[in-house]
Amino acid sequence: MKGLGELERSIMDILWAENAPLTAREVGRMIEDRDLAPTTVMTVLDRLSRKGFLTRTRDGRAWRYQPAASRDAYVAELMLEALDMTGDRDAALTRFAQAVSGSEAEILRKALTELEEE
Amino acid sequence: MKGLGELERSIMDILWAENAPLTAREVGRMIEDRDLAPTTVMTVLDRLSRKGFLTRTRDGRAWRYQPAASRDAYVAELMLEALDMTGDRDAALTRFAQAVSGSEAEILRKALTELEEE
DNA sequence: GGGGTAGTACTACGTCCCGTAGAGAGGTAA
DNA sequence: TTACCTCTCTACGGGACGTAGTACTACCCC
Repeated sequence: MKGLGELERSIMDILWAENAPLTAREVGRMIEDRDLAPTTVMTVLDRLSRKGFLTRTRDGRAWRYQPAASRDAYVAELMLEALDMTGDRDAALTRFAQAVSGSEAEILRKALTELEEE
Repeated sequence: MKGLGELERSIMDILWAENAPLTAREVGRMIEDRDLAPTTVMTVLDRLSRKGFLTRTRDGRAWRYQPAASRDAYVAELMLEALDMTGDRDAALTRFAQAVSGSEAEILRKALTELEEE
């Protein structure tokens, strides 16, 4: 999986936060703080769909974009990818477990317990 | 934290695998499959230490390089960094827990249990 | 002590990714 | 018709990275 640039991530964040598929114009209106040219937004949306992060469907002449996967799925995949980098997955996982904060350790524990029960 | 390129990662892998600090020449001899110029190896080692991945100490006229952190620590940090990207850490963690394989879930569980006991 | 060798620092070039955007074409509405 | 919206295509500049040459210094062997 390829990574995301800063603007790409901002745009993904907008689309992840929204439930409905958005047009380039709509996305552009939601980043107004950056004062980007409309074509800039379009270009980035296009690149993101080319990279597989977005799917798009026609709406009249415009495209509507929406994330191909949830942010959680993306984050989990990034984490797995990092994990794949190591020769010793167990050591890395152990270290990771030690590094998460207490409340998060709790979340993990719960998720793992539920897994076990299935 | 910045990411690593492909050659950079190969070189980090060599240094992570080795216990002793290595010189550029020694590293170069261990990547012979790629037939790199000696200066290439030096340049990359230099960049890696500039980025904080390596520390180096003098050995005569040569530098000896060694990782600033273990690979496990690096991987764990990458995972945490991915986790930081999400607004909903719990959801991402849950998904991650579901995504790891059974044996790895076991490792995580154990690590978390040990944490709890401390 | 002079030449090869090893090592360093500095500089450089090509490529790819990404942020950014303009140009041009083709609909659409007033 | 005119103004506008949206698309696609093309492009440029910066930064990271793979790759390496050059120039300089220090050391070893004959």
